[in-house]
Amino acid sequence: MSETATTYNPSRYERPSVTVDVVIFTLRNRELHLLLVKRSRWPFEGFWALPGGFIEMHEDLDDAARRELEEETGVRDVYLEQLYTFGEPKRDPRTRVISIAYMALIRADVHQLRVSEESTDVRWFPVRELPQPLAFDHDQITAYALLRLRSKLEYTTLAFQLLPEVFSILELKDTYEQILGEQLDKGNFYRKIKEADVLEETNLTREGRGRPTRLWRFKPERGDKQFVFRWREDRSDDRDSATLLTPTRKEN
Amino acid sequence: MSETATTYNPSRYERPSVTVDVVIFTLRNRELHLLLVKRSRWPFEGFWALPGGFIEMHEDLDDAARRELEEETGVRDVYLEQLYTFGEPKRDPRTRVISIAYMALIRADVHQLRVSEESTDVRWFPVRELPQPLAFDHDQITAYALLRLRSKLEYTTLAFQLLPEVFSILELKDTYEQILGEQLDKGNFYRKIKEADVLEETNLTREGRGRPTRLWRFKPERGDKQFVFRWREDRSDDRDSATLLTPTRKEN
DNA sequence: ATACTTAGTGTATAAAGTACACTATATACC
DNA sequence: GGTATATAGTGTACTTTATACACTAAGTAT
Repeated sequence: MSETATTYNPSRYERPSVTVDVVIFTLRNRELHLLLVKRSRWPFEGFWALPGGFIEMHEDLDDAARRELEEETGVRDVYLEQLYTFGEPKRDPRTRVISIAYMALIRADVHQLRVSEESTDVRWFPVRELPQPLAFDHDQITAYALLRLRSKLEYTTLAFQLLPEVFSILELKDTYEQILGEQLDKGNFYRKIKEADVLEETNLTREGRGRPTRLWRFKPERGDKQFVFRWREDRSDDRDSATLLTPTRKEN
Repeated sequence: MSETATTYNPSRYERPSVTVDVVIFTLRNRELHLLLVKRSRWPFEGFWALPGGFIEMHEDLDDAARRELEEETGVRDVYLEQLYTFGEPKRDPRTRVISIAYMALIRADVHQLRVSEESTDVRWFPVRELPQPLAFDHDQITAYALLRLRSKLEYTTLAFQLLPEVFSILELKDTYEQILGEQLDKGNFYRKIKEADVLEETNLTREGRGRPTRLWRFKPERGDKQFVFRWREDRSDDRDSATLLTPTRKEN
């Protein structure tokens, strides 16, 4: 920041509260879910809301999101990404609250979640059946998170963050289908995922009726920064924006 | 936001300051520039910084960015987009300051800028020759803004926001080349831009030595939300994330 | 008339995306 | 052992998009 002409004097400024809200996604029996918390008091008493809370004074934004995530789910070390900052002056009727929205992806099968099935005030909801409306502007935030997740699925390896450590290629394909909401071709999917070279073979299988399912692991190299469905070399590993096609390229 | 278990009590919380910083891009003689302000006091006295300032208590985030933009340049009604929120606890040595970064695109030729050429403390810098380092974490913010601009150029009509109201197709191509940093093929560019159907003919020309230059105007329909270099129909008009290719699609 | 500049069109080739049929392999079950 | 069944692929033809580059067309200045 850089206030331009005014003298710096913190006490002159009435300050907004700053919070983080986290959209926590996971797969539960092959369907995408997100975590909501039931509000127990005004405002929006009885409404479902995203988990979130105030940023502490000496805490990084990402750390605040991680802390909220852990408080709510008991889970650490998951994929976390800042989405957008929502600051409409009247979004919270109590006072001015600016909220920095995050998205987290967790592997339901690996991290055992603290969220109990019976809890009535903290629950996983399938994204296709969210209670409506949510508290505050959380409908907007969840819609945005879903959009971002769908987009990034197509040019990053985000999908792996939702799967258990080992998985089959058809499970991966199924994950893509669930989130993108469309059917993918099996043969083409095999080719693409193999060509992308992001899978590491395991010697594990899962046996059942037919041919045993081969299980794979996500190649951990390059810090989860490999891309799957696009080959353009010059894509920058920015925080969120996608580099797409370059129009009518010609060598200089 | 939704603090989960704690009682809401604003006075309990020490609050960070919240500012907006704006990366203002424009084209000046065919080169991409951005606006910087020289700091006159501690911290980073004498360093160049992005224009920015505190968010007022009852002001929307976008409005704060717009206000800073207008204070610095005298320009209104330009393209404005939120980028990312930077909140590392020590980014400002004075106190905890969370900054919401914005990007603005302005047409140097249209809006007459208040920024005088002679001013020593407010200046346009070519993006390839920025002073280094900038104050605070502004190097990081400008790098991110450039990344976002380059990305979005390829799947949105953002480039038009940098051009004057009427322009030739070769000027448009030149803008793309400047920002993307690569040469594009003239013939293919003509075809693509025509096919995208985002240009409206004017009866204006600009005469010179050879055949007069035909001038065009950006089709204002659909609220600047048309896309140029990609044809996928299902791209959602979100705030920033890009929908790219869908892997191996098949009709359901 | 010629040079010069913008404004295009034509076309061959390469690369990527898509649909769909087909083969291969390892297990369970009878 | 044979058959059903599920995963795990391969083959291929076709379409769409991308790219390079040569070429034509048109209007103005000299």
